[in-house]
Amino acid sequence: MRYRYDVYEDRCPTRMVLDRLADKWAVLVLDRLEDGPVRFNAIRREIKGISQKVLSQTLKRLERDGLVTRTVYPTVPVTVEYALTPLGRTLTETVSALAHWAEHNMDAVLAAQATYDAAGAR
Amino acid sequence: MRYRYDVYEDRCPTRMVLDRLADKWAVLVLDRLEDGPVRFNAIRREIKGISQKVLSQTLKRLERDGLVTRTVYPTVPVTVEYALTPLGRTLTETVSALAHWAEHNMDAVLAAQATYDAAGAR
DNA sequence: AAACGTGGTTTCCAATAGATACTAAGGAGA
DNA sequence: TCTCCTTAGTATCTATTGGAAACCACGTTT
Repeated sequence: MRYRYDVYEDRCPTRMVLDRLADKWAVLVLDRLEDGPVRFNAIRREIKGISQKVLSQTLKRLERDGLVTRTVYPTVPVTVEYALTPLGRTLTETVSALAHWAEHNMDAVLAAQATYDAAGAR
Repeated sequence: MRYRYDVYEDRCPTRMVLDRLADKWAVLVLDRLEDGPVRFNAIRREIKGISQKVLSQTLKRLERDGLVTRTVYPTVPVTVEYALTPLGRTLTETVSALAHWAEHNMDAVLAAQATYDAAGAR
């Protein structure tokens, strides 16, 4: 089965999408939204170390790509809720697997790094 | 089920791993290696637009993390072959899904971007 | 002897990432 | 009333990175 698009091609629009998706923060944000709508500062508090600017940019891109919706409730203070779109939902399984692969295989990676560094330090 | 590691934590070593894995070039390289060992310049030619420096860096990191092996054959000119390790192989399904999601959903993403940009241009 | 193919490293500049500080608008506490 | 808290961001500045291009050694072909 062939598609009109090919990530191996330069200038293919899929490259832009891959660039956004293959991003540490985007992966964590999508993973966090898997269980339902979440507010801006809730995401910010739970994804430790993310800055406001980066979170804002990441969400804006995901919204533009149709993966996330942004809903503003005129409460006081204003409430802004982010949620996955159906399109975004088709991605969560993959993204979640990527985000948590590291948790499952961290020991193996650390061991490999130690071996590599020891060999390199000859 | 709980692990000692948590990608949501700052300073957790999994963050470093996620940072390497959630990278456009790393994803493409891992996807390319799925079918068996490939030589440096073969990867370079097939992943259009990747520079030698970036490919070299990406492979070095993947090797350090124990995902890829580097084998030098003393031919003339020298042949260097890269291949997935068993650990790397546990990742290919996920990475491949991510790399090709864009190909399958590109039209939906482009449509979402057009809508978003049209609304923003008010 | 000049050019080519191998698998890189080095150099340089522009673009980006991230830390920090700031904004507005309302509510709560002193 | 004055100050501080919250919300969801934006603005500014700097350090790091990404990527293009040039360079390298080695041996072979032309």
